[in-house]
Formats: sequence, C-alpha cells, structure tokens
Amino acid sequence: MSLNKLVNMQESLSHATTLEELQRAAETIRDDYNVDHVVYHWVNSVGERFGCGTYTSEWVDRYLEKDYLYIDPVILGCFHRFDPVNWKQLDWSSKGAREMLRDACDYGVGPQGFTIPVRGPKGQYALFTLADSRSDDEWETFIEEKKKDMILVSHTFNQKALELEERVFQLEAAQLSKRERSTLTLLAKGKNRAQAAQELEISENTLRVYVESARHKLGALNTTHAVARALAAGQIVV
Amino acid sequence: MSLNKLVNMQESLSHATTLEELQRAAETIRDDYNVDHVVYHWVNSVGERFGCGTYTSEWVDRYLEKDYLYIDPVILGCFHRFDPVNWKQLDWSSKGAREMLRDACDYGVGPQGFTIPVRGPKGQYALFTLADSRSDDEWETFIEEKKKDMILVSHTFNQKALELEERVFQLEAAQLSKRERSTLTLLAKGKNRAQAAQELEISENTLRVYVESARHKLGALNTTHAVARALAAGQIVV
DNA sequence: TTCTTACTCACTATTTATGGTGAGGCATGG
DNA sequence: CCATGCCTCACCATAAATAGTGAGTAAGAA
Repeated sequence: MSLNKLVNMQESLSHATTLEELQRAAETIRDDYNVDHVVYHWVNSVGERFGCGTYTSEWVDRYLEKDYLYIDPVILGCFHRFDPVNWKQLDWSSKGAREMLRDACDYGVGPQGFTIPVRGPKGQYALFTLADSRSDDEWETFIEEKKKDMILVSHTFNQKALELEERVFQLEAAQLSKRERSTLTLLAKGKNRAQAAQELEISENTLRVYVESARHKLGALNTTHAVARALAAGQIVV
Repeated sequence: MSLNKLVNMQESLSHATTLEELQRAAETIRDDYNVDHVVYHWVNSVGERFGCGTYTSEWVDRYLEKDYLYIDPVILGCFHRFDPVNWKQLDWSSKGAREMLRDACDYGVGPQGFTIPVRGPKGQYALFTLADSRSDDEWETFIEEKKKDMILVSHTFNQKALELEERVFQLEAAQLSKRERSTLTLLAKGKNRAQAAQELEISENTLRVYVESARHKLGALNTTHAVARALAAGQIVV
C-alpha cells in the first residue's frame, strides 16, 4: 500500500547524507511507484546546478549539449509556479519545446511527466520530477492518486539537498545588522540615500556607513549589487 | 481518523476563493485537529502582508503594536529555513523574544508551536502555524503524528493564497525585452554601466536607454529599485 | 569588567548615474 | 502598407553615489 512505500522511502532518505544516497532514493521511488523515471534537480544558493535521478547519462549529456535548460518548458514554466504541474499543462507551443519533447521520448523520457517546484530560503530552486510513458488517462489517474505522496517526498528531498548544501558552505551567512537591512530595504524600494536617511531618522552620512558595511559583508561591488544579493540571500524583503 | 479530516479539509479549501474562506478553513483545521490556534500568514510578491487564522484580534493588535514582526523568532528563524520547525528549536535567547513569548501566552498563544515556511515563485513567503498550550512531550508526539498532514495542508493554503493574489494583480506583468533583462541582470551582478555595456557589446548610451525603459516598465524610481523589482517579479535571475 | 558589535556622525574630491529628447534601422503583425 | 516595439546611438547639464578614514556612544556578551 502507498503509505508503506512512503514510509520506507522516507526512512531510507532520512539517512541520506550524500548525493549518491539521494540518487539511490530516487531509484527506490522509481521502483516502488512503478514509473519510468524519478529525477531531482536543484540550483543552490550560489547558482550551481545539481541533479540526481534515473535519467540515463546519454539523455543528460544530450540535454546539456542541446542547451535544453533554456528551452525546457518544465524548467521555464515551473520557475513561475508554486503548484505541482502535469507536463501536459505546460506551454509546448514553441518549436524548440516540441523538438525537445520528441528528443526526450527517443531517449525514453516522457511524454508524460509531473513536476513539483520547491524553493529554499536563499534562492534555492528545485524540481522533483516523475516521468513516464503511459497514456494520458492513466497518467492523470496516477498523478491524482500519488500527488500527496509526491509532495511529501519532494519535501524530504529538499531537506536533504539543503543539508548537503549547508555542510558544503558551512554558514558563510553574512549576517547584516538591523540598520543595514533597513537601509538596503529602503534602497530596494527606490529611495535615494537622502530619503532613506530621513525615513530612518539618521544623517545621510550614517546611512552611507550602513550601505558601505553591508556592501562589504555581502561582497558586493555597489549598492545595486548589494541589494540584489541581500534579496537573493533572503536578508531583506521588498 | 486523520486521513478523513485531511480529505475534508482539502475538499473545503479547494473551493476557497476569498480570504474569509481561508479563515474558515483555518478554523476547521483547528477544530478537527484539536489545537488552540491555526494561522496562515503570507507576504505577497509586492511585499504586502496578509494573515488569517484563529488568533484573537487582541493578540494581532498587540503583536503589531509592539513590532513583534521584527523580533519574533518564528518569523525571523523560518525565513532562513526550509523545513517545518517546532518552536522549541528556535532561538529564544534574546530578551525581546522571551518577552514576546510570555506576552503571547498571556493572550492564549503558545507556548508550543509548529510552523511550516513556504516560498512562492515571485518572492512570496508564507508561514503556516499551529499553536498550542499542551506539554512539551505531548506536543512532540502530536507534531510527529500530524506533520505530514500539515505539510499537505500548508501546500493547499499556499496554492489558494497564490490564486487569490493572481486574481488581484491580474497579470500586470511588465514584460521586459531581452536586452532590458540582460542589462538589469548585469547591473544586479554589480557591473556598472560601462562594464555592462562592454559585456553586451553596445554603447553605454544604448545601455542607458534599456535601463530607463526597464525602469519605466517596472514603475521603478531608480536602477536599484528596478533591479529589486525585476528580481522579485522573477524577470531576472542573478 | 572588558571586549565586541552596532550605531551614530563628519569631511571632500572624484566618479557615476539620471532625465529628457531626437533619430535611424529593422522586424512583425494587422 | 503602416503602426508598434525593439535595438542602436548621441548630447548635455545636474543630481547622486562612491571611497576611505576617524571617532564617539551605547548595549550586550564573555
């Protein structure tokens, strides 16, 4: 029964500490849920991409070689979505996208798919994907049935990916001070230094010190860069 | 049984189309799962805050009046987390935080709590929270048992919140041109106009036109503002 | 207590950004 | 064909940001 599979999988994932173990977890899910492919792909907080799962290395090479990353409706579409998506709902109208899908099928991927996008606290962005070749109706039914399981599984994957990442970049978290955050927040809202200083009831000179120190902490080259980094790092919210 | 409750709740939520309905859904969960409070709080893509749930208006007023938003370890801590968190695991070491918790208990909130952070595609940030007054052990057990349900419920809440948001800001999506996006992306990476122009192999004057037109499209007051908005709107990625 | 971190302010010359306008070329779609 | 939007470039005066250092106060942690 589905619940048991889920529990087993989460049990095995809860001990995953390396990329290889995530890989094996993906294979386990593929077998337990009887789908062609299970893939987890993520972009960490410094923009590096990782992937693991059951796609063949031939398909992965092909995908990268053809720059499908910048064409793939799954990647592009999910970036603007929160909710899990059946590939059929995506926009396959462009020529490049249709070519890619044909190509994918030749490599044993698709045409059915189900992808769950997830976002982390520091701009991390991940996709948990199931791919299969059954019919539209069968796939619809399958998704309906397994969707909840898959949301939970994708959560567990993400947690593991974030743990991996934290272990690698051990908390380089440049912590901004309260005033630095307030300053960058106001600048991100379009205020200039004079206005921001007035709003914070400090002199413009003081405010400038905050901008500078924030810049240094964030390793930013100028104010705009600092704001972009602080936003991406989740240190400020506009 | 737990599964039935979940199905009922999701059934009722799936028809929610207003803030009031989300509110009622929160109340239903409170009653079905027998906890003191259920609260859903989110920040939309333009930085506006919304909340709904079972906190009393007295506590909400108190919370806002005392600026607890900037002290609350739940808000601050979850912003840097992906995984659901038992409040006990958060950092309550600051004086302000402890005061807040005492205050919250006086208003019937806590001391136990469980919060699930979720992020949307355009910088939306949401917290789904359960609060209760049972003992540490009882709470631990409760969470262990209901965690999966709650992750699924928080997903459903988020989906509804995003739908609400989309209905309100019906695709005011200022579409930037390719060059405008490239320009803002380079500026977000800390380049100045001269460097960015060189990288794009256009004159600095031309580049300035892109910055200006992007600014106008985004309704931004200056370059930094434009970059922040483009980032928040997912039009550029750093 | 002592040490650290955050917060506050000042000074000045130099570099950059801003705002608005005008204008030609090129592609697309009604 | 003509309108629209995109890409390209130029000019110029003014406003704003930048860089680096020095220094005092206050609060909190060790």
